[in-house]
Amino acid sequence: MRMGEGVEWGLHCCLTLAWLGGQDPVSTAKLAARFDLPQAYLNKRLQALVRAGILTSTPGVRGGFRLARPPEKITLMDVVAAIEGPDDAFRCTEIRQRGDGAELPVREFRAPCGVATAMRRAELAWRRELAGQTLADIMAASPPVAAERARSWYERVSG
Amino acid sequence: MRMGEGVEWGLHCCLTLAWLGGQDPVSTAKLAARFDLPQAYLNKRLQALVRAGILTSTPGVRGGFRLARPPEKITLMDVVAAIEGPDDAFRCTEIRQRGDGAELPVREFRAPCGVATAMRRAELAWRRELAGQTLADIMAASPPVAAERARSWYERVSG
DNA sequence: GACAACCTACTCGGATAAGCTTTGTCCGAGTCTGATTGG
DNA sequence: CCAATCAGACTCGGACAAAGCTTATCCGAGTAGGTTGTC
Repeated sequence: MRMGEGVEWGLHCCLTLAWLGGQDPVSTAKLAARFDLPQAYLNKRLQALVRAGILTSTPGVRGGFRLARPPEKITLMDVVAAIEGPDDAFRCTEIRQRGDGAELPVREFRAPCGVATAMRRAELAWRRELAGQTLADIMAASPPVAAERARSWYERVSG
Repeated sequence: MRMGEGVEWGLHCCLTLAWLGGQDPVSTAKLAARFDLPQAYLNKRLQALVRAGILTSTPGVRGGFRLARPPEKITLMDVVAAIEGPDDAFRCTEIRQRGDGAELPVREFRAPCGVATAMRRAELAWRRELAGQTLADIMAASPPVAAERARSWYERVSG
């Protein structure tokens, strides 16, 4: 099982936007240069965040991306769901109802699959933990220099 | 993010072996027929469970697979780790240390990446939940007919 | 000098190709079972 | 009738291809700002 890199990219970009305070939008080109990422592909991921309502995009020559709401209101679950999709990692395909073992009335399978239930329980714990942490929490746990560092970087690449 | 089907297959096969009581080994062919799965590929997955010490394989004409230890001692975490691999889903590639933003002394990055820490916390919750449930728990939560159903199936395909 | 129209450059956004993991398949080595043959 | 031997078939196990998803790239539509010409 493997999570796409887009999640890491998206989170770091959101953090950068949060540290900058959200006054003026930041373009994909600047964000890509900041982390040495492929620009076009990063843009694709940021679009996903826009569709999810986490970022807002403004076109034009001074356009770019901004946080749609304050960092306290953006959970890690939001970002992960926006980029990785809403589907569960474990997908029950109901193999218990196929093959030799399933020559039984459908009524027998009214009870949900125990395997799926157990896996879902673990995944809910994962989601709950993700939903319990916001961007602001990560910012608070970061060294205090981080905000200043982001701002000085932005002024350097803007000037 | 997507978990391979092998996890579902492995869990259902382990449950079948558990319900049968583990007297005589069950071949891949029978297990594959039970759930209508590709036989050779299922075998590949069961081999992974053998390497992890969850199953034992006996070759020969009456060979097959058996649980290596009682169901109370096999957690979902064991099965998932055996099939999906031991790596974390989220892999921090330290993009914060690359690009424009990282023209700083390495000393600045001694503190672990906050994003990675947060993601790891969620993943630990997931793993903890998986490790807290055993095959025996799933068996206990299943309808009591399940054991009898497995045995009758085994006698039908063996006879 | 001020205003308005135009043009340019830069932005997002979606449609279009490579790389890699997952899935699927095949064949070979090993082993137990059962029959066969000799005593 | 019994035991040893031999052939056979079935098992696991790892090496070998195809498919799907992730990653990466390109080009078009749209917008803001700067420029220029006119009043």
